[in-house]
Amino acid sequence: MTGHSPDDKPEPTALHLRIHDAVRRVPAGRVATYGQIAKLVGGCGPRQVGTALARLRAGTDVPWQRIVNAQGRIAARGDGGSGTSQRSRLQAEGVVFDRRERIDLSRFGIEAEELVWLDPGSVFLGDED
DNA sequence: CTTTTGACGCGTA
DNA sequence: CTACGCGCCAAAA
Repeated sequence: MTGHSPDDKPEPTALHLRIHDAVRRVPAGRVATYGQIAKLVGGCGPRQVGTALARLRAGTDVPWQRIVNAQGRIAARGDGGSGTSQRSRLQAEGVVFDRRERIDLSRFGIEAEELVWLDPGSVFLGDED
């Protein structure tokens, strides 16, 4: 082996790892926008968040499903296959979609300040009031 | 090295 | 409400 790896699945960059960590902070039943994650990570734009999630592989521990666009809608992938799986997973977590497949960010969205206080892996297991 | 693409955001018409 | 364009930043070709 030459040492170089023509792997079809190259490892994510440090920036991507940082984005993944930020996404892990989003608790179940809640959603965050690409811009929020980008701002939380800092030094990158919303596009980088999408790219980082796109490079994720199946079985990842990153709750990528909780990341939606600023419109509260599931971002369309270039693959053409809309986030069908994403929508299903979000509903399973209690996230409700309106008739236009839109999520009320006022209700399920999370504030950037909230993410700062939350720790990665801290899942809301019935913290409801 | 340059150019194009991309799971976006936001202002404006 | 929809449609269009520009900006943003990085990874991939």
